[in-house]
Amino acid sequence: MLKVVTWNVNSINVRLERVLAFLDRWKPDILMLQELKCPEEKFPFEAIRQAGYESAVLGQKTYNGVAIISKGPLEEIQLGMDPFYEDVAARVIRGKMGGITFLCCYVPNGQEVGSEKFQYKLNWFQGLQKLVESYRVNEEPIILGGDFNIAPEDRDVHDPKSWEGKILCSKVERDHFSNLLALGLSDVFRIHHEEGGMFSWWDYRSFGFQRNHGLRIDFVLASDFLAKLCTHASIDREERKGERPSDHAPMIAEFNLPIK
DNA sequence: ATGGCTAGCCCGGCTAGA
Repeated sequence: MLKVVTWNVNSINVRLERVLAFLDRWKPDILMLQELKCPEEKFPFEAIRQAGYESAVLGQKTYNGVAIISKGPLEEIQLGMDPFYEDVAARVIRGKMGGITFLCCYVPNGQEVGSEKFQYKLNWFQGLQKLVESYRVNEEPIILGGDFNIAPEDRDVHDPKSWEGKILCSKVERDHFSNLLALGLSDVFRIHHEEGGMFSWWDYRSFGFQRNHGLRIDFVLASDFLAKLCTHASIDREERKGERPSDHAPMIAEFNLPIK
């Protein structure tokens, strides 16, 4: 059984105790993290090692930052999307384990449709698409996890009317996302859940979580043939409760595969 | 139309997130 998780922790140092407790509770093989908000030299490698995990980290001061936490050593670690997109921000890290490629990404937010940051988001996403195209997705197992900052369908949005055409929900962003899936990837959560109201992010403000004012923007995407082996997919809402939660909850996926 | 919370930065009010 292969268990893979993606989680935007919104600061690894604030969330460290939660991450360690999560590793103990779920015992994932792979945990992809986004928004570390710390440079590599301040990443808590040792605490995570003592929990029995290795860390591959692309850090950045203040903003962004991604990591892949793994039970076994990750091989062929690569930072960023070069040569498909040259980004000053720390948003992509990838590596292999047991013959499977794991790609962890933190897609830019985009701020507002039509803004400069929105254009950056679209350009960045096309770079991601080119990176994915460089793999033989339909023949080799690839698992892409992360915060995509796109709610692909209205059922992924708590109030589709008020979000219509807005950032994270605009047609052009949704088209980009479906183009990515069309390369041969499946959103494994939707294999196991058809209903709306299932979110991975809730606004900190105005009791967003208590009112379930959320969006589903965090995904585990897998090669279609691999997705057929997905036996479980869920969002751990418990992690959005209690003292000082991230505004995102972890997304968990299990595959009926031996892991070396 | 705006702010609402949270985190980081370097110490009070910004930027950024989504």
